[in-house]
Formats: sequence, C-alpha cells, structure tokens
Amino acid sequence: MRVKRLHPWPAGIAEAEAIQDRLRSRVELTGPDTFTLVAGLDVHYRGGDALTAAVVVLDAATLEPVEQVVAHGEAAFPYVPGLFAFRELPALVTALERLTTTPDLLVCDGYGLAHPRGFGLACHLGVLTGLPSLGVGKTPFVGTHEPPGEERGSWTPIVHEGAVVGRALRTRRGVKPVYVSQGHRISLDVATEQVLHLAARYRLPEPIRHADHLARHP
DNA sequence: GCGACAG
DNA sequence: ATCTTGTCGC
Repeated sequence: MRVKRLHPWPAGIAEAEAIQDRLRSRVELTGPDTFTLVAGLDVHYRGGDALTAAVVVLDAATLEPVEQVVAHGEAAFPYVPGLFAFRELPALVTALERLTTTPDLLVCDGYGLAHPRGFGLACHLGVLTGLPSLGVGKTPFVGTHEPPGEERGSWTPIVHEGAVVGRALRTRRGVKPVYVSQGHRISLDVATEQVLHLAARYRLPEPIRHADHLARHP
C-alpha cells in the first residue's frame, strides 16, 4: 500500500514536537465501526540501533493471518518519552509499503491520543496512511485512571488534563489491563470494541501478538 | 525544582 | 526495548 513519507526528518526534540503539534490537527475521532482486514504492527530491537519492523494482516472475521511483511532498519531518533514514534516510524512505513493488501485498521503497539501532546504513534501512523488506527499500551503513560473491574470487558476512563483520552481495558479476567486510545478515524467505543474482539484469548490483541512474533523471528 | 516517563 | 531463572497458576 501507499504511505505518505515523513517530511524533513526532525533534527531534534523541538522539531519533532513541532511536527506532532502540526499533524495533530489532522486526526479524526470518528470513522467506520466494522473492519475486514486488521493489521498488527510491532518492532523488535536487536542491539545498537538495529531493529526489525513487522506488519501482519489478519482476516477480522477469522483472525487468520493473510499477509505478513518485515523491514529491517535502524532507530531513527533517540528514545524520548513522547517522541517514541520517531524511532520506529521509518521502518514501520517501509513495512507497510511492502503490503500487497490494504488493511482497514491499524492496531499499534503504544499510544494514540493518550499522549503528552495528543499525538502518539497510533495517531501518526493513521495520519500518514489515512487509515483508521488505534493504540494499545501495556503500561500506563499519561493521565490517571481507576483500576477496572476484574471481569473481561470492564474498563475505566483515562483522564488527562480534564479530558478522556483513552481507557484501561481488562481483556482477561484477573490479568493486568491494557490501555486503549484512539489513533485516527475511530471512536473510543469502536476502538475498545475492536480490542476486546481481537484479544479474545490473550491479554494483547492477536494482530500485535503475531507482529511481535514475526519481528522477533523474521 | 525533582522525579516519572509508550517501547 | 533489552539483560535474565525459577516459579506459581490455570
């Protein structure tokens, strides 16, 4: 599939933050509520700056993989909380460009709206591709939330600077919740519903599990 | 001012 | 993210 490339690459923190502030206005918080092909994205670090990006496309109905691609590359930015996306974006975009199928939804490893400037990796990938996207974080980042009930499906809002920016969602009874936030062209209700559907058996959504496995064992 | 801080 | 063993529980 075709993906917009990243502009002049940010030379430092201030430039990277400026890009996020500019692209943030392009995010749309409503969109489709059903999907046919769902892609999971993940990156595995292999020492130094070397990394491998993986994308696995699943049939949304059966959760069977229909296509998988990898792209080897290097971290394109130092790790700075809030600017994490700039490390992985180039390799992830290269992998997406190698897809012959076009997914309906991108499931990203990290945050979307629940971000210091409201523009995490999931938003960035959504805007660059124009596709609906959502983020699934494994540990809390910004905002505060109450622990959700122990039952699968229970959730609590994540509140940051007075606004709801995501949800702590229990995908498995008695297991740590995951943190869901909107990326692009999706509502928080639909994002939550999709994560729950995609994580019927394990804590993390199936697409991310597949992408994680592929990135580790190319 | 200090500490915490997605992966 | 990654360096890393055993252990508890379903």
